[in-house]
Amino acid sequence: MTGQTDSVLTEAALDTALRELIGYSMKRATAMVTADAARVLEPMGLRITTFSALTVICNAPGVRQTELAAALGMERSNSVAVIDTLEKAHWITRERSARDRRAIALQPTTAGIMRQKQARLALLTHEDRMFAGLSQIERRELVKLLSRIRA
Amino acid sequence: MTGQTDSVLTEAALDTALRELIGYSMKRATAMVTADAARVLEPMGLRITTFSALTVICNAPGVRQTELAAALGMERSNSVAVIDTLEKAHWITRERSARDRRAIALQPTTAGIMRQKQARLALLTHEDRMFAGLSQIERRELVKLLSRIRA
DNA sequence: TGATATTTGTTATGCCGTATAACTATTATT
DNA sequence: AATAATAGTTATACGGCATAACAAATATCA
Repeated sequence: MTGQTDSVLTEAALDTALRELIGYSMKRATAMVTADAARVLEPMGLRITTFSALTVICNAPGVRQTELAAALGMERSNSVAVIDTLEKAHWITRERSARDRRAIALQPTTAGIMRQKQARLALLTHEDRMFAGLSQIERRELVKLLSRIRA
Repeated sequence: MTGQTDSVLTEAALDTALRELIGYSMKRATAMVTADAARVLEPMGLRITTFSALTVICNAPGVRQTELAAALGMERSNSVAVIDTLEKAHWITRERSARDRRAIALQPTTAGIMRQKQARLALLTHEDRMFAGLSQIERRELVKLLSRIRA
């Protein structure tokens, strides 16, 4: 006995009606990918947010917290805890800016740079597995289409 | 004075390095789209989750809570509050199944069906605005690419 | 048939991401 | 010099999501 036939539609993925909404497909697919990414990062002591922040800091040493938050599309206030985490792990340092003593310049440490490289490779490997069904061209096409969505 | 040149990379979107990760682009784009969808639904007393559940129930009347949760990729436990909300708004009813008294069949009310249709149209309209930069073919292409991502 | 396992809906709880308001120290404006 | 704006910070709250535990009902199988 397979059970469940209270419903009218005997089969056919129950969320078919939702699939006409692009946002729904995006959300489901993204949930899969990010959950996977989180799993990859976790053993390295990173979360998606902290990895993203670390990456920006490694690629733009001296960046300010406000710039960082804006780059990642997060609130300044929420970036504080993320940066705290990175600092406590000794992957970055906070340095008060000389010419604007309100601002703080974020600098990656050697350990931070190493950890970022390691995590980046792990993520690339994992994405390669996750997007194995898509060719390189299709992956680029996907990213390109996503980049053309505008609020 | 434009300010900020503590950083080395003078310009060039601070998150460029993250853009090599497809998941990052997916997450940012999805955040935009879902935030927008939430804004559309809010005046109708719906959130994305409740709208999704209502839609499934309207398209598969009699569906069980467990089936619903599975269809939406959420935990059974988390579906309870969502269904509570829909029930309190009188958009659905819970009916104990006769042949399995553990199970509950979810039925949409007339008001629920109307609200779903209204919300669906509002979302379609809004998606049309949000994906205006993509042709119909490109939108289908995007969804198709997303559907081919596998865990 | 009767003991045991499984399933359904449910409650409780906690974590993460996110949003807003308010505060301070500092800098910019006028 | 007075006022406004900005950078970082704290506190707080909400929504999404995950896990564990439980009662009631059903399924399994010795």
